[in-house]
Amino acid sequence: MDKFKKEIAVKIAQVIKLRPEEMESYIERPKDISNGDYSFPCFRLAKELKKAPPIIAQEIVEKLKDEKIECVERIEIIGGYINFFVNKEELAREVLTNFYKKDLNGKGYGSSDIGKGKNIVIDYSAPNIAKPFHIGHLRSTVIGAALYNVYNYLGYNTTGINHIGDYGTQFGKLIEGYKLWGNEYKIDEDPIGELMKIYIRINNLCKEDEKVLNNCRDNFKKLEDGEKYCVEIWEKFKNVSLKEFQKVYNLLGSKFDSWNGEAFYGDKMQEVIDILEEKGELKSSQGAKIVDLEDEGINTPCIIVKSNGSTTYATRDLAAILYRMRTYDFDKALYVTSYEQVLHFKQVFATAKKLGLKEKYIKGLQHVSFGMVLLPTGKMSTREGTIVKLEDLLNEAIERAKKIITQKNPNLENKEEIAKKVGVGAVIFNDLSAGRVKDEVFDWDVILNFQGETGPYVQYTYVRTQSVINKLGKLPQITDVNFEKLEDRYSQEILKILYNFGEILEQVTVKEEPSILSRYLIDLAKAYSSFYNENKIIGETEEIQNARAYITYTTGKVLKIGAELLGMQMPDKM
RNA sequence: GUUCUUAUAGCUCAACAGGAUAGAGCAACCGCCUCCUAAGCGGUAGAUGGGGGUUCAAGUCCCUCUAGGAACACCA
Repeated sequence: MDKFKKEIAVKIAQVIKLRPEEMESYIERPKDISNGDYSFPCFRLAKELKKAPPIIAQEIVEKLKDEKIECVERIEIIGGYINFFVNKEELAREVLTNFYKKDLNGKGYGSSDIGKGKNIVIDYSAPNIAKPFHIGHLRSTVIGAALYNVYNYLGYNTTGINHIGDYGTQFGKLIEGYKLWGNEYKIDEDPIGELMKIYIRINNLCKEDEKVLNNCRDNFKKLEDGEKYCVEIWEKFKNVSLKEFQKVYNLLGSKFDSWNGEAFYGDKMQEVIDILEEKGELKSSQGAKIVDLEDEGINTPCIIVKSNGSTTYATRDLAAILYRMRTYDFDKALYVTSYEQVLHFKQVFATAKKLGLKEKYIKGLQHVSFGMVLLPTGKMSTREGTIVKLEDLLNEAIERAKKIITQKNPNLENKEEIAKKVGVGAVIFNDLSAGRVKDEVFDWDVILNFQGETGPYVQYTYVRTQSVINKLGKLPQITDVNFEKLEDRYSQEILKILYNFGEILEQVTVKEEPSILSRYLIDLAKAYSSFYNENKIIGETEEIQNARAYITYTTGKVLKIGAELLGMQMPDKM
């Protein structure tokens, strides 16, 4: 991937007789650019060679004099480090011609085929039916989508599944509430809102009265058994909910390849039970059927069948694993949910092992967990009614974006459309800009901030690149670029960042961490903004103008590609 | 109670799977629009929770303490 690093590694490896691959892992990129582009710390060789690191460095550099490294223009020794400076013109040539080739055949800079022949299944978003789509669902939706896009871009065959929460005791509760008070609520007018009220009310009743709770559980059992009354209500609730969710997905631009939710596995769970039974893994305990996982280091058993005969979330997830294995032959199956569910997935994966799945599938199961969205007052709860609806957040974001546009650029056409891209972009980017594990305290002013390291900043920088190209009136040609004109520090900074794009995308998949890409885009936007500020692009000599215009074009393209991989849309003006 | 997780500047986050002088944004203060969009650029000030250990080298690994968050059998 990193051509320069490889070149350096090969040469050093020759000199000190080490495997080039091993060498490559020792070479690092200094934080401080004054220490070069690549560096080899000699400390680790000290013990083996019984010499001081600076002396080793000295000797290696001595030997390297005979082995010219093409891309390196200068080598420096500082302490035990050997620092390599890549030829500036060479960097510009490498990045821009590479970009040009990909751009020309429409593949997109940074794309690759390393994922060719590999199947990735990503389970994300998965809201619960009959409950509002609130800001807690945003992270799963947005992280899942970003991973989906990046995997796809790297050549993986990717399937996105919205494993809708449309089954379980929660439905038994809703059915019970509907039975008791259905006619008191105007469900047709505001389905989700009214159903939520019913849900809150029935939950309170359940807390007081164990009998009601048991009725609810029985309702779910009846639903599983296909009793007509329950099934009809279930379908009705499901339909109104999906319609409501779709509004949010339209705003976010979310798409899924499969909408097979929990209910889809209603008739596929018996097989799970049978296999476990057959393998002697199923035990009776307190009237329920469980799988003991002590031997896997998990001291909470996995409940497969509840004491009233109905199934659990885990049973459905196990059935889903079998189904996805057969349907998609997955190399990786990712579950994007909050970390509240770590134990659940540990149990499910451990139980899947006991189902006797092939190693490949077991290894592919992976829980991609993320921190929770908390309100300043604490955890959100549908039951308590303390939630912020995602639709409200997005609409507020769009409103604020529109206000700013009216203020800064009153003559802009399509204000609505651009406000939508900017507002929604801000929300998406905000959610993807911190590492997954971090909890997030919801704050309107933070999410809807459009300044500094934000989505709109990335968009704004892109808009500037487009503005330059527009003013220029024509796209620069790579053949007109004199790479020597890009040796200044601002251009070099951009080029270095552009050079890393492919590796960054790979890192996103290795760590299942979209924030790596968000931060990258910020870095790129910053580097370009400085460049833009310090340099004139149009009106310099033709040679300089061409070179700077081309780097502008490239930067714009990469910003757009990256932002779209994150699920944002890029306006051309704002 | 057990297990997991987090702790970096006033606030929100970085630090390439141990490397060199810990980087940004917000907030504060100071500068920059006769010039390709100032949603911008430049500058000043400010930080690794406490204590041990491993290592040539620790924000990063190990132990421990403290403080938050989470999960812990019929919710999903």
